[in-house]
Amino acid sequence: MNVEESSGARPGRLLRADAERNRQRILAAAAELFTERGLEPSLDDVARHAGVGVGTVYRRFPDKASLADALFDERIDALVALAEQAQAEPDAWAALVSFLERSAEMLVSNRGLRQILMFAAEGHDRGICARDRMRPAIESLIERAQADGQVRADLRPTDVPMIEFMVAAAAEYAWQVRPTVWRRYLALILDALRPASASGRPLPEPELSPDEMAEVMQSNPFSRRRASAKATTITMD
Amino acid sequence: MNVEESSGARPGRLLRADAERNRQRILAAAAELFTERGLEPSLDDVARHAGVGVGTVYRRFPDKASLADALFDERIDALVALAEQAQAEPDAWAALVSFLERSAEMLVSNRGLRQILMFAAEGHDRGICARDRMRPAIESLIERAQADGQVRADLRPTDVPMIEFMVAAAAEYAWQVRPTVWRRYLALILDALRPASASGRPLPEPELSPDEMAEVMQSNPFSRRRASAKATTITMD
DNA sequence: CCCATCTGGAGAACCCATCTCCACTTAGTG
DNA sequence: CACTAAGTGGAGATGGGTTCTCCAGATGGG
Repeated sequence: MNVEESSGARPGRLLRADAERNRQRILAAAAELFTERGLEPSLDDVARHAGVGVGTVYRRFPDKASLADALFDERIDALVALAEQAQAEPDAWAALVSFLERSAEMLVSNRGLRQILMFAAEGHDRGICARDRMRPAIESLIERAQADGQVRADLRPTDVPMIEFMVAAAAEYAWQVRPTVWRRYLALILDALRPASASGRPLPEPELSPDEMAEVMQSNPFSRRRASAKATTITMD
Repeated sequence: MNVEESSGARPGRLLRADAERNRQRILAAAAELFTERGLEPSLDDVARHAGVGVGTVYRRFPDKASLADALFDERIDALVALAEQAQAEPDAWAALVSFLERSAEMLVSNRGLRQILMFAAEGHDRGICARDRMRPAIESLIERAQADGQVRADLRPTDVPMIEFMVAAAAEYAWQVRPTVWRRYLALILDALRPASASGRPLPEPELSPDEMAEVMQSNPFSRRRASAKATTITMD
């Protein structure tokens, strides 16, 4: 019978042709807005940009998070794939550099993706999952480069997301004036990773543990206001 | 006679004793809030925290900017002084490190100061002025260190604020979990500044010019919404 | 003792995002 | 073609926030 559910994610695809068309228009509009301006645009903005009514957006996506999830899952997969592909690189240093450059490129050119990966949403924690998925690959990239003596011994896996965070922050800061200066600062930091750069003293302050890294993300939510465990208000219309 | 004006800045100090006392309470409360949480707290928050009525705050300070100005002028002077004092250091490298460490320390422990220095307010551009004042000192710190062969040749003056920005961003990000990790990343970047770190290729992307740096600050205003050239609505009460 | 000065804080005016609702349109089936 | 379930738009209710005004009443200081 009428089992269209309406639970956030994938309906049953038994959508009427025009409805499905509108769904695609909404996704396309949201992709554009979220990529350029981060998760800040309201669903009303998305509706206007898609040329549909607000109601249509809310009927299809209960909240911004489910829209963002639908949009960024594929991008996150691509990012995780990047870490794994980099391992194939024969040279250990080149592998690490390749990963850092390409992932920074992705984060920098997509503000929404950056926010999802660096900050945790209220309940949904896409970012933390993504980090978990990338961790093994990143660990092995670092270990190999260190074993080969190509990277300073005190570099730790959680330094990678922190470096990405700093570079992405610089990129966002200078974006309007010079969308590419971030490469200068990524290059600078890459230089710092080589063994020759390590000054006498080891780095002060121990690195963040993976758990601490997750905490950091959670302590920086982007869902603005009140939590209100309303969870999944199943509006069976 | 009654020339108390009420123009944002310094009244004529002909304030009644209790009024002056309240003014101080407001400044103290604002200092606390702005230091901890940046310029985000509303003037109502300040009033509550100071234990006075909102009206009292608005009578004394027409808007948040004038309150912030009154508060941070002294901190900004201290920061500029830091750059100048660092020059006294005999060793050129130690001088640069001293400045970067101490200024980062200041920015990191004071979110309001950071916002004023990194982002330009609507009309008020305290941050840009401050940068201008520091520029000569920073230029000479870098030139001297480069002349002594203690710093890589491709480091440029505008890299300094950008580095401070990145470190401060990292500090703010991880603040709740580990208020001191930023030292790890500042140390990393400092290592990158040494001549030994410079890899074969020079840094990609030219640095930002001082004018571009000012533009960057202006393109990142913190005054939330509408501009509306209301300028200085002189409410002569 | 008196009044100019100053106060508190309720509330008006505003802005913004979220989400609902229902009269209307439309797809697509029989 | 006609008919009905599915889908639509968008005005407006709701709720949350900030800014700023206003004035009856308190107060200090001459």
